Amino acid sequence: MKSDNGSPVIPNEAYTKTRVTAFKQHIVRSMNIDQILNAIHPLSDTSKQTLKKSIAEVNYPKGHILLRADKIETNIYFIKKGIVRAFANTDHNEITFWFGKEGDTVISMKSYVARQKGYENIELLEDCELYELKTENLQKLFDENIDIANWGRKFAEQELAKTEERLISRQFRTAKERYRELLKGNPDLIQRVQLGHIASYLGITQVSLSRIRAEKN
Amino acid sequence: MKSDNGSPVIPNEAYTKTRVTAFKQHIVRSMNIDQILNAIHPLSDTSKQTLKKSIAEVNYPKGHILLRADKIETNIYFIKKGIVRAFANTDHNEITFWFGKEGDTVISMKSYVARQKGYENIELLEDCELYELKTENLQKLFDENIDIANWGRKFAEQELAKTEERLISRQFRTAKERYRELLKGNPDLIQRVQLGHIASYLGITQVSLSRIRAEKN
DNA sequence: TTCATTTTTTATCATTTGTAAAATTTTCCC
DNA sequence: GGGAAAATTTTACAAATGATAAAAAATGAA
Repeated sequence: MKSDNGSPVIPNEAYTKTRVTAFKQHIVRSMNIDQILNAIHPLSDTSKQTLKKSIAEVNYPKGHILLRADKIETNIYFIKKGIVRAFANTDHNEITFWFGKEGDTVISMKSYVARQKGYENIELLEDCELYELKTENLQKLFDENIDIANWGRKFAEQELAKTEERLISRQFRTAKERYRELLKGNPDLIQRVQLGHIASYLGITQVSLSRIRAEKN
Repeated sequence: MKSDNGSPVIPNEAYTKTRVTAFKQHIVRSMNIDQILNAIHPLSDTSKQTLKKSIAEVNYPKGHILLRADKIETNIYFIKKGIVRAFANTDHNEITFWFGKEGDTVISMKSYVARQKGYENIELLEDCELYELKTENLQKLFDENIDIANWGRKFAEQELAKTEERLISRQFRTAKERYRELLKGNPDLIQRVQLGHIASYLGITQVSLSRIRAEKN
């Protein structure tokens, strides 16, 4: 079943839609810390143990603000379970520019890189289970352990590749194409996150997104 | 002399414009390899010497294509002198998504991170003097030298912060605001690069950019 | 369930941006 | 300098998106 160029393949849309609305089946996913760390970049067992010594597990409810734009953040988080959004405030409204879910890393880039106040707030969109790591400890490990330093390098490089790809996608795809791309690449996102946030993430108004979704083919 | 919120401060625009057109004064800038490496992140002398052993100097003329999208790139470059653009091809046209100048690093992120073909072509917009470094050598140094590994990590982190900022800027600033931002932050760019490329970089058509530039205040 | 609240869709009109083509200006080469 | 080519601006019109308001649908709590 392929759906490459704009041709949708859902055999019976009405049925599918009803089913989704009725049950909103959440596939229960969860990633433990070993899976998360290894997915970023394989680490030797000893280095992984070293790293894990600095990591603690924390839980927060839906609606909690994990990171605030107006302070320098001293922790980074790995998402074991749940979904979050990063948003920035402007004069008129707030703009969602990132979603994180199981396996993703929550980090204020500006705090982390430049130790300055960032622009991002992180809001939990579901009850979340998180792994917490003090950046201070991580920095120390970077200086002491070449394995962890390269793991950190890989993390930044991969995030960079992803971010660059999004930037370019935004530059030469229409809002419609970007929505379909998201739908194909992250179908669960549309079910787990309200459309207002999705619209903001795509850089359009909620009304525009509704128009796109309403189009028949 | 400040020009923060949309209020232009050029005292006599007609005069300034004529002057610029007549002389198009290029401030001759150039960065040597030590300056470039240190600007990314300070390195100990010994590590810097080690890294420099793998770096050679090369020159190419304006118009040269330094990197091609259809091949896995095996080099990275530091720009000593000159200006370049990265562009991706689409069905209809090509889209400029990055400019690099003195001190910047030219790298195909996808080749570098995933060892896959990238989407970017790099074209030299002026005659360029470059420092060349084989990624293969760099990878080896990352595994052997923690100093260099952390230098590479810092590089990726900084690029990530910059790219993320651009992505967000695109999301909540209008084309007009982004043009003015660019004009303020990189005034030389507008003089060294043709406006068609700038328009593409801003994510608008050349016609739109002309309209923005034509506005009086 | 029922009701209040939140989210999503629809409709209308204004604004922005794009497309195409022509006019103008600049650049470059002889 | 002169003339061809390239780059930029302008114009007119079309298409896409935004703003606003209101209707419809979904959600959540009692």
